[in-house]
Amino acid sequence: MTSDRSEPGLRSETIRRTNLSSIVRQLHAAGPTSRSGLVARTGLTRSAIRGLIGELVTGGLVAEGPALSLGNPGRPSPIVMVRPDGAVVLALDVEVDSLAAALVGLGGRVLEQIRVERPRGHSSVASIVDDLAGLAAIIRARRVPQLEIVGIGVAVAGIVRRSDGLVSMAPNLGWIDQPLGDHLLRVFGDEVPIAIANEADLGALAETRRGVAVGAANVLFVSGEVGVGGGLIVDGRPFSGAAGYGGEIGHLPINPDGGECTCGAFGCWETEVGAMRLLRRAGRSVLGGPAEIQALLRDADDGVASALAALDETGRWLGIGLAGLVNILNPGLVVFGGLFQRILPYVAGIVDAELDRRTLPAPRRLVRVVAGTLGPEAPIVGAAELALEPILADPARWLRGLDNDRSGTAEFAVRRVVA
Amino acid sequence: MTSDRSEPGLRSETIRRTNLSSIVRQLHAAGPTSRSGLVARTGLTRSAIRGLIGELVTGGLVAEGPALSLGNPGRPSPIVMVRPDGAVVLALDVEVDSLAAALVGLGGRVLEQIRVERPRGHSSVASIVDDLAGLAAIIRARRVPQLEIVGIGVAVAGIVRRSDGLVSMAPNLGWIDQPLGDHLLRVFGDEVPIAIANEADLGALAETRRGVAVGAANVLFVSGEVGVGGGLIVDGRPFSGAAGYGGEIGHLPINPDGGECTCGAFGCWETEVGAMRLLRRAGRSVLGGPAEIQALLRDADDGVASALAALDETGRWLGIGLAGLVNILNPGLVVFGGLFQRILPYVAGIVDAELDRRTLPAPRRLVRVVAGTLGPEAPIVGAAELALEPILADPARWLRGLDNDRSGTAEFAVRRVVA
DNA sequence: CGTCTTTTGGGTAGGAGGAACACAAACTCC
DNA sequence: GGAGTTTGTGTTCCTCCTACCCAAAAGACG
Repeated sequence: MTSDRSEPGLRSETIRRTNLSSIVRQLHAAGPTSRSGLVARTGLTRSAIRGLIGELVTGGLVAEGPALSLGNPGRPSPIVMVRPDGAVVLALDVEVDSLAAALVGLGGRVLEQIRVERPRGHSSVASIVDDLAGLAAIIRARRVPQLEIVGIGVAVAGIVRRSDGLVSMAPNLGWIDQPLGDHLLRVFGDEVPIAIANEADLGALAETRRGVAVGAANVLFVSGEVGVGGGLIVDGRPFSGAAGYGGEIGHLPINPDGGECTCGAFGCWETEVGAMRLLRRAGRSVLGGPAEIQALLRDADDGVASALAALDETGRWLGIGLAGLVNILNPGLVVFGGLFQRILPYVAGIVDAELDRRTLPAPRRLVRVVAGTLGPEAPIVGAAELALEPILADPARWLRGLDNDRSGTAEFAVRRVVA
Repeated sequence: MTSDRSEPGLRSETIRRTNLSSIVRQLHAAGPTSRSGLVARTGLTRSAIRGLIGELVTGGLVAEGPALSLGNPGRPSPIVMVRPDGAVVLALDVEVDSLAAALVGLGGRVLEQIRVERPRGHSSVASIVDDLAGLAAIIRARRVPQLEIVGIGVAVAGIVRRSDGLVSMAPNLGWIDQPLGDHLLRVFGDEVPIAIANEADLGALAETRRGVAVGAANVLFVSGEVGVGGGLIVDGRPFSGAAGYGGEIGHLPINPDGGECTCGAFGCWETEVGAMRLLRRAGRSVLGGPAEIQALLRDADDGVASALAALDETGRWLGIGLAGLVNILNPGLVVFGGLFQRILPYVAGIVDAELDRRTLPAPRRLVRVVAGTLGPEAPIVGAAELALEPILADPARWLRGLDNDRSGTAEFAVRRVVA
């Protein structure tokens, strides 16, 4: 339709959209901020801030609280905060062992949440999407009057195409080339944008916005469970490659003589550091799931040699692969999620030692390895952040009582109308 | 000084800066464009474009040519082009085997160029910078009257800190923690911004702006010589990690049983695919340099078994490592530079085969592997692009006859004044 | 060859939006 | 309680793009 614009020109309205977005982003990320704080943050004048805040308050996205004095001289500045019910999104999470749904408001407040265990194994996309719809209905019913949902974000333990939510591969769900996006459209309709992404990519986003990595610009999130996923934040923004397939660090070839991977190749990193290999190294049932891991860590606490040796070996391979990733990506922070988060205390020493040995000095000095703070909720928190992204990017569209045109919110959205 | 602004607010002037930048970027990247073409590209109105072009013409950055009619009905639109002498930068290149300097104008026109062989081996930073100054003087003297230089870009075969041009490590130059930026400031002064980056990062930029990868948004440039460097373009922008150390793909751990690398670790990718290993595999002198490689390729053309086998084995390892990188980074295009560019015809088959076997299906379908087109000049072309970046980002500062404040062009610049 | 249609440049009026400035309000400090 | 400081309020001004009208320059057509 429109000739592709290499460099979109800016018009006068763009500037207001951007400034509204700056304010809402700030409030969303850092919580309530005084009006004068916003002036300092944005560099705009008090007059401009006043006008912008006024528009947001009128539209119901933010609220102004009383001015509280901090003991400084000068007139106190009123506190501005987002209204959690100003914009509410539905976050969904498809994990290997569980399904979850949550209602999350602007500012990151979790209003309602539900998680159910799921038998490990293969289920059809249709049945899982129906289960998700059931969970969504349950949490929506808890709120009367019902909240209007302005977006849906979905985390899934598989490789997802950004443009339409096709799940190219999800070995632990048994999916290959399954149109998750289409099924979600069928069940949830196309009234609001639906965004789907890989759980590790969303875990990275979550830890950067709400977890240990707040404030860090370049973050590598390494999430281990049955498979190993990775998410990368570059200059504060999620990196996902040309089609959304980026971050599949589990399939880094690290041991050409290694065992076969679920992806069909040999010697992938995840064959060395995945949960199953850890359990096998410790002489435990590889199908035990989280409970078996728990038992292994208890053994380690008790000093059982086989458990400690298994953790050591896994930690060594973790360090080797991580060294390569640090050399390539030069992150300021590496965040361990999932299984890796739980075993970090047991393997931190050996991981550091391998990093010392194998990472180039310059990136080595810069990087820190820490455990995530969001635990198993990281993906769904990230899914909520993803769903909120359109509101953060252009708050004016979500102001109430204005003639809002919400079409074209497609940046993160599954296609809404087939053209 | 200024409180750090998380989200900089936009003012009215920002929009003009951005629009001027859009136009100059378009003309720089795509060459002469009709005025109406710019209207289509940017989405701005004819009136706005007229005003912007007028300002750029007055300032001497661009020129308007005669309107040429293409056989379409309607009034012909004048052609707008950058003036190569409108803004000239000095590009420098410190390679293992050579030093080079070039004067490059806006639009990418190389006005003058010189390259001299350099004995492989270790030289002090001071002497190399003095040599560069000599080359710069030679090419500057070729132009009378002398062109004013508005920026300096430097490509170096080592790991560079973006903030100040400290070369953390350059094994093939024998440098460790050498303050290249300081020496350049000593010789070239601090009148114009100096930007320093790794040769492979700049090769990636060059191939994306001027080579095979024009138009591609996500590009992985893989450059092999003695060492192996990588450069990544994400959404059209160079990716360089938290401190500029990103892209060191040569030090991906790939073979646990591999040999020792110049970085001190074992089994790095570059120990398997570097020039020396290739020569050793073919039974040739590892210190022969480019000539020896040339002889090896001639042998391969003649069907010499040892040469073909050496190329095959190198190609196999190339494919293995590349598979991991494709899984992690999901590029749309992989560009081979340097040695790899020359051997690609000999190893394309086996590289593809390894990619087929080891890359996940989704990213595999998306990626193409091609040879670069800029050859050994890629790094210096990238250095020029880097030096031109401040002009592209804010052309208004470089308009002549206006009260321009060029301070604060520090995004890519070595620190100019110690605060 | 003149007229019509199409596309584009030129010029002016208008609108959107932030900056600058003056003033008032609210707080601390002495 | 007055001085000093910080911040909200309101008005005016400046910047920059859009909208619109007209003229110019090309092809199309009789």
